[in-house]
Amino acid sequence: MIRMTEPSKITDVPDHQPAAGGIAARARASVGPKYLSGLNPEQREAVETLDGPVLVLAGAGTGKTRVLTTRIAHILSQGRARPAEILSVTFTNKAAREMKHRLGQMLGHAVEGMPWLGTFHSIGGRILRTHAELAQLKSNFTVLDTDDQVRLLKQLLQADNIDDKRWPARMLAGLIDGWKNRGLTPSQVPSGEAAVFANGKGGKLYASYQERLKILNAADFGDLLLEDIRIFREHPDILRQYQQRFKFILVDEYQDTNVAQYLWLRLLSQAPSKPTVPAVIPERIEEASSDVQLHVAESGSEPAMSERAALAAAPAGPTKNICCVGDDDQSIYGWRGAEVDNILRFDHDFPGAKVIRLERNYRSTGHILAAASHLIAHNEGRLGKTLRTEDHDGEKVTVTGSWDSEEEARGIGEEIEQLQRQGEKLNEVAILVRASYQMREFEDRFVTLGLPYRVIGGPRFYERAEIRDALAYLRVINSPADDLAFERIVNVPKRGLGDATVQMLHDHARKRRIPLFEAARAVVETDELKPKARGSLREVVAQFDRWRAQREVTAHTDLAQIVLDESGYTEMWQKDRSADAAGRLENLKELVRSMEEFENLQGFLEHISLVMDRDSGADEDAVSLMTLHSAKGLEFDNVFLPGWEEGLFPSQRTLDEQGRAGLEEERRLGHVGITRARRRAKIYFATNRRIHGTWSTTIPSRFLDELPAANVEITESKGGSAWGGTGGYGASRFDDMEAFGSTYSTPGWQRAQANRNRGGGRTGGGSGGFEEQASTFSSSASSGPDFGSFSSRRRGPLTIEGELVAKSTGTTSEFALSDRVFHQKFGYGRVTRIDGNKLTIAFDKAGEKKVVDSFVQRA
DNA sequence: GTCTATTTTTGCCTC
DNA sequence: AAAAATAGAC
Repeated sequence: MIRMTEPSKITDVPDHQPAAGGIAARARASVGPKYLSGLNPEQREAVETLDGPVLVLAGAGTGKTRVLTTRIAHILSQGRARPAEILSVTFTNKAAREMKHRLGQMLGHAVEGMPWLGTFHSIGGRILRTHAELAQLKSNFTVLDTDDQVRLLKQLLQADNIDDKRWPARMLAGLIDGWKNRGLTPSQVPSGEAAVFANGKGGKLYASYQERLKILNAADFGDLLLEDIRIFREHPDILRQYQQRFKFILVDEYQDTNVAQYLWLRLLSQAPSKPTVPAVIPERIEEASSDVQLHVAESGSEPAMSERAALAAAPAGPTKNICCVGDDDQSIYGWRGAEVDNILRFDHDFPGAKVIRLERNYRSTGHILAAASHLIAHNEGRLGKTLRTEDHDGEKVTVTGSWDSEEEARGIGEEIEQLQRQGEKLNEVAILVRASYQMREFEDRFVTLGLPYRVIGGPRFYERAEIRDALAYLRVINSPADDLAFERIVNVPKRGLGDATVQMLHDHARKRRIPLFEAARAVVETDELKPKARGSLREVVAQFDRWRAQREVTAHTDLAQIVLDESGYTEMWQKDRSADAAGRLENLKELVRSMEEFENLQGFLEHISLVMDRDSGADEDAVSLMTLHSAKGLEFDNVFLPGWEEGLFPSQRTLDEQGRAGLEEERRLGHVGITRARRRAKIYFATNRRIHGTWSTTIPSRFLDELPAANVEITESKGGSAWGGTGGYGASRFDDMEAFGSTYSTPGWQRAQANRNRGGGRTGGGSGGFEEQASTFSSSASSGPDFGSFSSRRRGPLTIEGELVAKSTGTTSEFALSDRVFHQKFGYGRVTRIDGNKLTIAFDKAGEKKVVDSFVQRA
């Protein structure tokens, strides 16, 4: 049965791609090219509706990427466009790579011919480089990351004599980022909003920040799109050029687009016939609100709406063939400017749009899908989809409570080991946390268990200090005007060029309006500096001159190696005795290696900040550990979801800042988490959690109450045996757990739980402190838990538990006084005291710590 | 003036 | 708990 949708006159051209050796019946069933076979009717419609705007609402696990890639294949094989005429944007490099990969498989050849498949930022950056002079930049401009951005703003604040205690540079960076996300240039920022920073100087600072960027020949992430938009508006001929080039536009994760991305897409998607594009002037009625908090809380999406209204009101030309794929239930980036409204109002923004829903889930079992659907049904602002599966019910989603976050980690560690014994691949196990600080406890646990794991997302490779330093050297070579890079490395390694010297260079540079590097060149010819500083500065300038000359004749990878060696940077880390020095040297090698993939230094630096991912050895069988945010788009057989507690998840900060909308976003995050699972989803909460070093009592997440009882099973924590062997450890705990279990479903059970601990709130870490002392002796050196409050709060058996745990490990140590030892985290040190199996060690770098002997080895 | 050791703040999620 | 700002030693 073929449902012919109206524009698909093309389906009956099977000879275009001869079905190689196909059985007649099979060829009949899948009329059309063979890549269409195996798609369900909705997917097929999404692939074949080529003309006009299309919105594909694709729930979790409904074959979204498949639709996108098949659509591209379809466009190409139908001869509707050449590869270079398709604009296809994603948010992450990972998604872009995945699409290229799958496309390559489908088309059977390399996809080099898809030059416009990439992230918003990389494509935006590419367009900006082509027209850099229209943004007062050179085409080799540097892309600044958040860190550079903040340092630059700090300098501006200083120049303006603004107290950066009261008005932190970070906050201004956030504001500017927000404005850029909403597509606002300095002159377009509503004056009321610009005034909230530093008593009205906010707008002016934004303007001078932009000026400064031009001088430094640099752009930040926001500029990559915002400057494009400005160029498109000011130069209709250039815009028309792109409009003509892109016959088809495809957008992945449309629910995550912000206003700037929306405007960018909107400009490009209009038919080229319209000669001019009306400029958008946002009309805003000022709310004279001086209260920052209030203002932020209120503003939400409102200004964005007026932007959109202005644009939508303008006589829009006929829109081209734009296809956006997304899921409003997976919109989780509101905090960085994403506008759910973009997807909610798609058919309004693109008149005549066809909306196609993909609701058939091919990933999860019945119970998992039901739990996720039931949870997300509590949200109000959604388009509404009903996911269905033909899979069997499978195992119920489990909810497990534990006493504290360490027990949670222990329990999960054991369950994973059990899964492993059952023959599950560790690659099919993932732990998804709300906040990255939750990862530590799991890492600690896995290190002791010897369970292989990998952290996904984590601190980005190029954000590591050693990588940024190395890049700074290369940036100064490539772009002598890059003051930020120069300042970063002028005294790294130490050359005796401290704050005073740098300050002097700044004065000189500002007076003569030249870059810092040129100022340095000039200053060494004067006698303004002391001989020592003057000498080493002269040496630095000479070195860079030499490297720049060498650049012409040396391969860029060799040059990088030479720079790192001659500058003394490699040597600096070789001399460093701290634990992670070796890793840093390894990272530097990796950096040089990765440069081989690029043609030259210029090309490398252009892409480094946009494309570089940390490559985690994916072939090795290991548990994946990541945040819920970075889990989007992935799937695993077994998913562990720890930390479902009020304040952590839903996050208190999101609630404070975004109120109801924030709660809904958190709920979507929960939905994303559960729907990552194919066969098992396991949720956890702890009663006590350590946040920033201090323990506090927590309340189970409200989301737990929103899960459907029929699909959820309450289980007991299995944590425990790790430290104390089998002896007397678990019993008291299980008492607690039974209480959890039996009262779970009754209303107000959280309150009961809270009362158990008297007052429940943030009454401090008395009991938890003891628990920490007992079980994580390894990491805590300072003592001082409040034993008094401990006993008044908890019943008897647990006191015993504490002793048992502490004593059960009391074997004699194999170490002797003044032994030289090495610790994974603290590096090298010397044993100063022995107490059973507990050692006191004076570390070379980390100071004196108490550590259990199994954590160290002989050096 | 520069480097190191103590003290203060401030933090979650990202291209 | 880590980073930044700050105070003292060379």
